[in-house]
Amino acid sequence: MKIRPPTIKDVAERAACGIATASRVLNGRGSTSEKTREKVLAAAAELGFEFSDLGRSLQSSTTRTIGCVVPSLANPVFADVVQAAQAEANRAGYQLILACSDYDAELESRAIRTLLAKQVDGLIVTVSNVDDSEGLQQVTARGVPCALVYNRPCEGFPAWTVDNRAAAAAVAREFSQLGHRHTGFLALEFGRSDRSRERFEGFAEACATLGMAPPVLLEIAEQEGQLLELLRALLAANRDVTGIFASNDYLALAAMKAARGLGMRIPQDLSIVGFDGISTGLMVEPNLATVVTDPRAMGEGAARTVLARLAGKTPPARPDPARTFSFRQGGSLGPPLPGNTDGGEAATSPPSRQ
Amino acid sequence: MKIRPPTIKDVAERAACGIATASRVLNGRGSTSEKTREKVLAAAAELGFEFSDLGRSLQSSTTRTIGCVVPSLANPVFADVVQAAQAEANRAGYQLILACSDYDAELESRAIRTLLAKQVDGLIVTVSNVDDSEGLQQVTARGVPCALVYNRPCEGFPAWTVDNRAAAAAVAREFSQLGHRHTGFLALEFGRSDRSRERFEGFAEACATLGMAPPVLLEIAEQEGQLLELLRALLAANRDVTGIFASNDYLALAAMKAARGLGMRIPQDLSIVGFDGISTGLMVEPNLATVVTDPRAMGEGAARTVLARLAGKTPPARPDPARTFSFRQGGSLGPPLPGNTDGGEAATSPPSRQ
DNA sequence: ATGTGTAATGGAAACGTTTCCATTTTCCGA
DNA sequence: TCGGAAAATGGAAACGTTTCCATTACACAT
Repeated sequence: MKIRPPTIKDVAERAACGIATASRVLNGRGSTSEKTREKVLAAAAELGFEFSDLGRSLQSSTTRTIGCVVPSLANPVFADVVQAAQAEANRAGYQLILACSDYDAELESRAIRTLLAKQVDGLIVTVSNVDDSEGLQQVTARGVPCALVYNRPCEGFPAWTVDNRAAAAAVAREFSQLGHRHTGFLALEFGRSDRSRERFEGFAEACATLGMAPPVLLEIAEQEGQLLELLRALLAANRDVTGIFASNDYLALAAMKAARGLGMRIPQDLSIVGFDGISTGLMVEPNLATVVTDPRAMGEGAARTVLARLAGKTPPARPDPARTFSFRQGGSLGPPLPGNTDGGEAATSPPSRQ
Repeated sequence: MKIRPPTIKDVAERAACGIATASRVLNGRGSTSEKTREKVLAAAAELGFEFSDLGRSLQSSTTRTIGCVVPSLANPVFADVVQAAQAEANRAGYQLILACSDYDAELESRAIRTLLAKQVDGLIVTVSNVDDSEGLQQVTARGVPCALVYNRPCEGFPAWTVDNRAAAAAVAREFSQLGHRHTGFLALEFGRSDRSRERFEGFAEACATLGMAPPVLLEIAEQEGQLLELLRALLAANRDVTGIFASNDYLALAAMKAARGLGMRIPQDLSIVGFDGISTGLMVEPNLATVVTDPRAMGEGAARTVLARLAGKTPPARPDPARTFSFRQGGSLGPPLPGNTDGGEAATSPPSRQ
């Protein structure tokens, strides 16, 4: 079934010339006579010859391949990052080898190791924890060009990212301006992503500065599709919060849905703000207020940075992380109902059991 | 900057033994004395030796690598396919090389060519047109194991897919049962994807069988964010249709939004049904009625099929494409208002210019 | 001490390229 | 016709592995 593809040796033989000559013709460098040129070309065509990148790579110790590690493609942010990075790499004649870490540091470092063994020329990575990443150490040890995406920069690793703390602070300011005092921060995978953590920290800090109550941390351990139930329980148990900042848009949308299920009106009874700016946020009613980021730009930028280093050119300037996001107003954020700020835990609805 | 990684030769030298011996120790096969074993292991550890897959691959003419080509990761369906395929491949010790064709047959065949040159051991592919795919011909010529995803099966290429025609027919039946007579089929990239086409054909055919009017084809050429405007225009121009079948959920959500913008109530004035079953369809109000498919199962299955062939085992049975989808009821689908069925093109709204 | 069988070892070829370098061919002008 | 420079050519090494096979070392029985 598996066919042995013709090698340059086969071509040379058929063209009755040396391997070196065939190589020169097929690569179009070095000098060759018109006559042999034609013979070689004909032979190659007849055999359907294509270079094997393996031999080439071994010889040149270059694979024209870039490794890419992200937590998950289920998150459209990373899907976009990967897509953009892939496109940019392609444009420069590189292929992308993909690995998903599933938010697991162990898988992450294994993935990086494997990619390095595969001799990728460069890496584009989102790690779960910049400060303590075995993977990144490996990369350093091998001196392979590597750019981070959606991670804080880190000695030796340029990062295309968003200043999560600043963005979260901006959200706090929005809440504050509208009169919210009691807020919550909603997160999935909280312990496994320093992005989430940074957002929470930035949010909490800003809340303090603005004289708001410390945000309550609403943490969710995903249980396969139980998401809505868990959210409902969480919301029901925290009736006093008037505004929720979700660590990503999907969670925010789910929270909106759960709140509706509890008969809460958005934004009157509960304001919700997301993070990422995925387009479905604009398809719902009311529109989701959120922090918009540009994953494609991040992915493309990271690819550019790596490619530039590979080409020996000076890498593009990275945008200031404090400027790579913007707050998007949306109907899901509004002023809280007056008098709703303190302990509305009243007997509005009995603890629903469905 | 780029460090020359230690090779097995370096290890052998440091351990004062032959390369063959070092190889045996490091691979744990063949017999070696305890003494040299230790020396070699020590040397490897000190040097931080890791095998280079390049040499290995060249030697074994196997790369433990699988190529994957999908139209785009922006579509969560394909993101899921890729993610699942990647996970499955990983489990078997394979890496995934990703390429996106961007719905372009030219890019698609180029991608396949490149992957073949990279000597991938197998391929997982969604092509834009099964019957006329240069890429697939290449694959056949090389005899590389390859599975299709979301494509009709095709001589020599097992496919993990849904029966688009049957699914579309099911949608037509739902419309019919509720009393819809005039429907529309909404598509983006219509000409570039035979999935879309198959859905339309199956839908149109079923409409005919059911005695409904032929569905009007609402085709959209995406213009960078003009989506909603285009949709509004399209909807406004087709006031007589009471139900729209969108070729994917995202489009369906956008249509819902556009319809709302025109003051139409869903489902009273317009019913909308999507395709794919992405989870955000459940976050909106009303819920999106749609055809649910299982992209992860498809991706995983395709990977399994390819891996089985690589391992010389018999590939898993593929599910009947007529059973890999299910219709999901949702508030976006309901009976049309009586009397709304015929030519409601009345002067409800002047041709809006904004 | 000798012989035998087994375990351990390392040289070398092979995988598919590119490229250095030495050799051969060609072409020109004298 | 010849010399010499330039062009064309092919052999061989190198890239990092694995593996065949021949060789060497060892342990043990005689």
